[in-house]
Amino acid sequence: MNDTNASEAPLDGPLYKGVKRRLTDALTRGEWKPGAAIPAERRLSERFQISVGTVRKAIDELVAENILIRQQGRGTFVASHNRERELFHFLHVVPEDGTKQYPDVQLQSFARGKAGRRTAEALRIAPGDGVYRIRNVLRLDAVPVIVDDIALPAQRFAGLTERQFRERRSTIYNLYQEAFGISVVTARERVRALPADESVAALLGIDTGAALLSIRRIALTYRELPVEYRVSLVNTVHHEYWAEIGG
Amino acid sequence: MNDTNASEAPLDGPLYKGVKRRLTDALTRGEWKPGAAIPAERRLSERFQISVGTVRKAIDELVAENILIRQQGRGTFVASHNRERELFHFLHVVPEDGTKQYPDVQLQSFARGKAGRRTAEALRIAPGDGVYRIRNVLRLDAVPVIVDDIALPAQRFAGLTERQFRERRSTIYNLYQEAFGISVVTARERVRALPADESVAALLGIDTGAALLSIRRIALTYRELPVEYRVSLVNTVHHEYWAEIGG
DNA sequence: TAGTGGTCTAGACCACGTG
DNA sequence: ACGTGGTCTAGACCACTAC
Repeated sequence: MNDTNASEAPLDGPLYKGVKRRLTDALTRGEWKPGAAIPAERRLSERFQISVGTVRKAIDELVAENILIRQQGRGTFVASHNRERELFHFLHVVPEDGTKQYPDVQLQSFARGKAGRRTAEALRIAPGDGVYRIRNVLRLDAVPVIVDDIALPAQRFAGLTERQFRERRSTIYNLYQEAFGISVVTARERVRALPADESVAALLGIDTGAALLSIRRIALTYRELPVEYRVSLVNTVHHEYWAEIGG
Repeated sequence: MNDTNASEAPLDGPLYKGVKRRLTDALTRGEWKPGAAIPAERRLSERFQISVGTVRKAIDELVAENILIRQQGRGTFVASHNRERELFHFLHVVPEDGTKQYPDVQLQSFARGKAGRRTAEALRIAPGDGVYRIRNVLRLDAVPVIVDDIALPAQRFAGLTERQFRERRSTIYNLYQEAFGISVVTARERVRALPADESVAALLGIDTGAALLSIRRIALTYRELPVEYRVSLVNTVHHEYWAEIGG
């Protein structure tokens, strides 16, 4: 942690981009833990031998990307995955009346298997590479609304156990972060409508063939590295998926 | 255009927020047209009697909101709605293979009516207020994929004619901008899955009851003012809705 | 009181687009 | 050659948090 300005020199391009790079490098190495404060701007400017304004510009971008969080008078902190953040940042399925609830997650199955073509492509691994497959049912307001099928690359989640999943106390992304040092910072989603198959219909208590929302999510960590592939099937009779464009 | 620093003084809060306010005021008044350049940063700083850095900070935020566009060496421009921008900014339905196409829009119907409860709420007008109702069918790659039902508040779109809609040369949002000075800058969307009814199934060439994506969009201009309510029904057999979270 | 981020300044110099 | 936005500096002062 003392030697953040080690590593090679990214001489080209603006100075602040290099600073941003060094900061995300340090984050990737786990030098500063989620929830902890990074050094003060004045200290970083001394350490890097540059002006505070340049440090601020680098931090500005990381704040805009929801990787760091500024708090006036307190410091700048590494974003962490807690219930609050999940609710307002990564869970885009909401009741139609708008009142948000914490989901109740029930583990349905846990297995280790091999990546198929589609999963391999999403996770940028080779077909046949090891993956963990988890199925969860999410209840909102005590009603089962979402079935999540999650695929995780075994290489990055070495030693993951069903127990960890079943006994985790916070969110799933918090588990990735705490147990494997993997911080999800971005997600790309593709949404379509399709009819419910029998097994999902049973879990959600709806008719086979009813219209369901399918959300295919690729979750990424720093540097656009994919760490999770997730297919969510959502009963949208009383819930909706929301998105904001621009603004 | 010479007197941008007129109007009342928003003394509280940071200076740059006041500058941002004065800039969006000028945009709302139509002082600078879409596609045109706003005055250079140095000129604005002289006009407002503040430093360039503060002007830049105000412009920074407007650029982040896709309201202004900076181009090094050329100037700073008011964002305009053209085909390119629609494609990469407001049209979130894409073929599953990822290759984007310009949609071919066919006007199905145009009428003037009164706002129902739902439309009135979305547009923040009173139930019973006048609205224009437009139905379009969008073809992607010559195949009908989307049915759009658009509601526009008659008060803001006074004198809108079917002819304008039928003969417009660029995008629909470009029409709002050119003919009514209304710039859509944000959209909030709610997505769900539902079965196709007969009339839509016929337009899209699918079976009644097939699973469709329903996108309810409220489009907003500067200052969060709603200007369009749109319900899109999408056949997602070969197309998807995409969204990005964070990053 | 001490330390943090937030705002604002005044200026130098660079990179880019245009004529 | 000129005007534009982009980067970087060095410093002052304010607003907020914590002790």
